[in-house]
Amino acid sequence: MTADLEAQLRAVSLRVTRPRLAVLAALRDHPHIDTDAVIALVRADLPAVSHQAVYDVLRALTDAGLVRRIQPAGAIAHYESRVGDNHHHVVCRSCGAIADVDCAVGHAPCLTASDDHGFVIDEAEVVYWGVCPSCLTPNTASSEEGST
Amino acid sequence: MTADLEAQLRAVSLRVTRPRLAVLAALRDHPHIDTDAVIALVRADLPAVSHQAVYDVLRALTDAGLVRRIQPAGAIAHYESRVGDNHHHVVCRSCGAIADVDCAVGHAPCLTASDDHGFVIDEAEVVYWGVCPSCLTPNTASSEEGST
DNA sequence: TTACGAAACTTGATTCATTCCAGAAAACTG
DNA sequence: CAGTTTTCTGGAATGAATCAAGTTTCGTAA
Repeated sequence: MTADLEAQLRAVSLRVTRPRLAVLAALRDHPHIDTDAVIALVRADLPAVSHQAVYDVLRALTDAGLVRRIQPAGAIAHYESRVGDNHHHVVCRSCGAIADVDCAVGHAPCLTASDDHGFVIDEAEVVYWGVCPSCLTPNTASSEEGST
Repeated sequence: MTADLEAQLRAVSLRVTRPRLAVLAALRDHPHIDTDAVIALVRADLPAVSHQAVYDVLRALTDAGLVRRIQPAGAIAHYESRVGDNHHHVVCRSCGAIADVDCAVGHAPCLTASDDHGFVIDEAEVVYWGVCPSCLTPNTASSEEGST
């Protein structure tokens, strides 16, 4: 079960510890969760893990490229374990829910800035803002709108 | 000088107050500044303005659409008065500097998500990450920044 | 297998952007 | 110019995230 997670850690020369495996497992099972949720999930298995340990682990994993930090404007840090591909996110303005969105325009869309002001750009991050299905239908019948 | 700023406020039915005019003037003169910088600039003219007033003003102006809040991941809130057009930003990973970038692909680039998961999307925000010219040439410039 | 050095973790305090609160001041309306 | 509402002042509080010192655990080599 955690063998692959252990392999992930060893692949990037990180020590294999129980908190790290628990964090990776939590992120594998929950696509986009914030730090508090990670702490809660980790403590479901290892009650004695400190919040500082989770912060340290998340930073180590992010620096190693095993997880990605997502932080939409006005929100706290979220993390996901889907890395390596070029995908973006939709964020609900109402409840803050996050969902994955694949690149609309082939490989690296919008990565070519019209005027880069001399910046050396290495990443184009796209955040789609909107309202999620749950927030669209508070309690009324599910009326389908939109054509897509 | 502040006549146009006053007109901006009245156009959106906001009361015209000195703190608000000072905030608008600060944002007009400085394209992308954070809250602390706004407070400092406002107090250069009106030393008695409280930090809470600036927070309130920035929120009111943002809600009214007169200014836009920019908050790249890991940074504190920044504000700009260039609104109404669809432009994006380059952010320096080293010093946090922000510069404007016009839309690369015409009007509303990337606004069509490949799979919107049922979200009703109203905005596509693009953040280009890279390194600014000052941080690229450490010799010539003092690219020091104290932000967190 | 055991000992050792380095890293990872625990505990607790601290920082700092932002918000909350109650009272005083200022802006628009009639 | 008085009344009503909004806005601002001053101070305290919140909460995500970080810092620091000491202890434990991991990986390696004897």
